[in-house]
Amino acid sequence: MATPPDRRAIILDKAAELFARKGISATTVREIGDAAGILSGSIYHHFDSKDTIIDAIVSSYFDDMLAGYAEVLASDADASERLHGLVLTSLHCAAAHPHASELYQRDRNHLRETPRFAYVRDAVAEMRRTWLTVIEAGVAEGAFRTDIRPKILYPIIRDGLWRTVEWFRPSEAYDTDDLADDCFAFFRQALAVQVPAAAA
Amino acid sequence: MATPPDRRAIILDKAAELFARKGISATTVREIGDAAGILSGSIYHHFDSKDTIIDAIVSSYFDDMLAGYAEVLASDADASERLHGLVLTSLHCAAAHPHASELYQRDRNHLRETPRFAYVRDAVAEMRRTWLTVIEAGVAEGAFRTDIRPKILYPIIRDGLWRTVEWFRPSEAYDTDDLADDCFAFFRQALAVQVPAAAA
DNA sequence: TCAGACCATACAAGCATTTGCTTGGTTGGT
DNA sequence: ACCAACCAAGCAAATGCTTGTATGGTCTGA
Repeated sequence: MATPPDRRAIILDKAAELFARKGISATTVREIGDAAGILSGSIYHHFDSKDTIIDAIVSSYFDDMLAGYAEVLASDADASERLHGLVLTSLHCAAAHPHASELYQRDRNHLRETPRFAYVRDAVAEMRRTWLTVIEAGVAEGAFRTDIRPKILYPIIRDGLWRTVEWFRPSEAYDTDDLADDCFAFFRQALAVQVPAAAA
Repeated sequence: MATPPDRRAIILDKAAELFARKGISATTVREIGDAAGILSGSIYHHFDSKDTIIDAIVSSYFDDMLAGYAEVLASDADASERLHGLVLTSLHCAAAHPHASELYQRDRNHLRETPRFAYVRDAVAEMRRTWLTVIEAGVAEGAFRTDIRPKILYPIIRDGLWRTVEWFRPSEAYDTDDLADDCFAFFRQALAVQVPAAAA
């Protein structure tokens, strides 16, 4: 007999996929049950509520992300290397939790308004602080441009990066590391101090 | 007596706001009715269905966007100027239809899967073609970098730009044109051919 | 070794509420 | 008299979740 399927993990995975694709509200517990090969009512043996499922999906995602960001901050590399670290961490963490990443971006308003998910606000604020710290350090070093405010730079970079989960599918010829290289090359040049225009 | 309120326009505006904030599925026609100062059943005097409301919101957004993009493509400016045009058009169109822009980004999977909204697929494909045309022209001109493929460059820029509707709120000191200037400066430098690294 | 207790897991059925939408009637302006 | 605009009421379906029960495995004690 095959090893008993870890139903809880299956439910989490299928639910995450459905939440990411259709949104929380449009995904019914019956659909989750169907996808997991179980009756909808049986889900409630493993989870207290729909929100509990969401919680399990989202919290592990942010835990991983914050751990990675903390490592980057702890290193005493220069701003450019830290930028590289943030890009790598963001893309690898998104690759490890693709559904959670999409789910958050899709339903973050719902998560924000639900008291149970207050920790998401904190996590997002922490990530923002991390990025701003790195960007402002780059400015202080004289490595990053000063003509655009960091608070404008940050969300542009963040959304360009985070949203890659919606369109990027790694292949043998071009995997997540390749994407990270390109993203870093892109944003590093975008952030660099301007070379004085040579042409008239 | 005040001029009679254009109830249809009110419904559209309130619905768009709710759809953008909560998502299509989580927004009920009763909520739309409440927001519009009307009973939910009365909405059906103005619109055939919930989808009809969505249609009205979304289609006008893409009509405007495509019209702007066509103008940019029609000009015989160089790639950098066209890039500027695309950034300006995108941000101004998003500013004119903020709710529709958020709505699409949030529920594009639903729109994609609903036959009625097939035109959205076409519009998005057309926008993608426009961006790729401009980027590839820049590469051909020798103005844009060649180390990152245009098909990777495009979605990064697109998401950084389009998602501004989620966080940017124009003020007197910094309005949509200021944001457009910064975005253009950012992406233009990111796209520029690499200056040969001076350091070892 | 094995009956018996126990428990995790699941099913079957259904309940209360919410949902998009319909129907029939009222009102006020022209 | 007519009609656009709206209300009041409610319907059938779908929703999150609950309840009661069945099943198959494991542990215990004699």
